[in-house]
Amino acid sequence: MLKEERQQTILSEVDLHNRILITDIAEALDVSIDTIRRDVKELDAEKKLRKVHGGAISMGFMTNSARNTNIYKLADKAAIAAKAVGMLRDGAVIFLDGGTTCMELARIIPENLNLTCFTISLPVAMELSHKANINVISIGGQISKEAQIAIGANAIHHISEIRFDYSFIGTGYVDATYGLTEFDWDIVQIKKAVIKASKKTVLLSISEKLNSQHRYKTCDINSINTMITELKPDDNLLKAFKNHDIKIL
Amino acid sequence: MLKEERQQTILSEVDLHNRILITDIAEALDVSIDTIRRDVKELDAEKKLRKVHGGAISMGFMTNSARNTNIYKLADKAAIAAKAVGMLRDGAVIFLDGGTTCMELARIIPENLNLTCFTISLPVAMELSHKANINVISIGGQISKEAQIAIGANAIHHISEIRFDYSFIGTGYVDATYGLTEFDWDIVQIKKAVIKASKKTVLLSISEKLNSQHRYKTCDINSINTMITELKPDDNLLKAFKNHDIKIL
DNA sequence: CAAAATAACGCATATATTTGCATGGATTCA
DNA sequence: TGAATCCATGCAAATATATGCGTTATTTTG
Repeated sequence: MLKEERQQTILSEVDLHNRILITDIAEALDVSIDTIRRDVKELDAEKKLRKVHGGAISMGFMTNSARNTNIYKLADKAAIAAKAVGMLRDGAVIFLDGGTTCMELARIIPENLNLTCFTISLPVAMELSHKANINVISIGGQISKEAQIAIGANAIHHISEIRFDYSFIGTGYVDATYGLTEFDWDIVQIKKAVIKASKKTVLLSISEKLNSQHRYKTCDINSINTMITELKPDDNLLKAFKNHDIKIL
Repeated sequence: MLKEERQQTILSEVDLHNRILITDIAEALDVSIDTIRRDVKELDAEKKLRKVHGGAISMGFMTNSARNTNIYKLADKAAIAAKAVGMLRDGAVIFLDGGTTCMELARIIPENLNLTCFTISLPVAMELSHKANINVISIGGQISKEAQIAIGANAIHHISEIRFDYSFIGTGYVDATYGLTEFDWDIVQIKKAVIKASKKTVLLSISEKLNSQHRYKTCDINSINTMITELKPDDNLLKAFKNHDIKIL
């Protein structure tokens, strides 16, 4: 049997069953395990599959279409995410909200960090699922079509049964006196539940959202323990928040 | 024997068998291995075949199974999805499994259909969330990194509290006598729960998976109410399944 | 037609690739 | 943590490849 032929067979098996065991294939093709190992290594280098301990898995499952390229103020959001990632410690149990800023945070969480991440966001869950050392738990529920997050009583109930070390949340609007507000009532309910379930709540928000408000209130500004914007902590825009007991990064 | 004549023979052999060994051809045509080697080199330069170590491989064979961008056997899976979508009725409460075939079904569900769709798959949930008239409910749980689906006790418990009109599931392996089997124990548990929670279970499987089996058993073939493959219902390959009480589409 | 030019072929030799095995280190799982 | 499994690496044997060269067709050309 030709090497090429063998590799094609391996690819077919991976495509068909999504995953294979090195030993299974070696036995099926009647060649040594080493050979299959080398084949899989090559195919992995060619990005035709992904080698994992003991076998290989299909790329098709891993390719995420969730990575949107045109995110508003991505640079600012990346700066916020960079600050936020510095708060993460091995072994922490955290919650990640939906939204592009949290998505950015999810994206840059280091591979080697051991975390348990809960999230209501489908894209965030997909992004995190690519990281080897992160235990991802999605909170189920009715899916909000706009935000692609789980909402509703079920999700809220679930959240109420957990205790997060840190929760990283976004908000639609934030104001020093009126607190965090939203356009959407369902989302407010979810965020209330998250804040209640968190030892520490971290708000991620670009400065553009500062001093804005809307109809439904999530919480007072005091309910937030840490606020992260893309600005330097001593920026004038943040002065109004300094009076409160909030750590500003 | 003319050079041209020889090369034609090589090409037809490659087309017929998808692959050849240099040594085989040399022996068959009774010329030196060097000559065949040179011939193959030329034909490779003309892109009439692909030279590999030890032999040559048909171009068709290559492009057929080594696509890295597309989903394996997408055409077949689309055919299956098309049959499955015909079973959907307004107002139904259904379950959609993970996997590329179910993903394909999710993709082609019509916009105007009113459905309540439960799913454990993050990509499927995201796909469905784009459809206006579909109420998407994700079942939460620990996320399996390979399959990007929720697994574990929590997900299973959730599923047990629902009653689906129809569940559309895939399987790793299926055999008329051994039933549905999987590579992964966790996934078997989820599927068992789904089948138990469904009034009718519909298996989506490309014919390539027929008559294959693996370590862990999901259910007997009788637990399936409807089986959909890309084949015509009267295909010979499906004969073994006709003895059972299964509707074949 | 015949000589020259060109191409094809096979052989020998040096180089490269593939493969299985052995060893020691890493990873996983109970 | 310890046993089992998996992985990386080096090595040697087998096999495949490239190349030069001499011999033998085949074609060209005067």
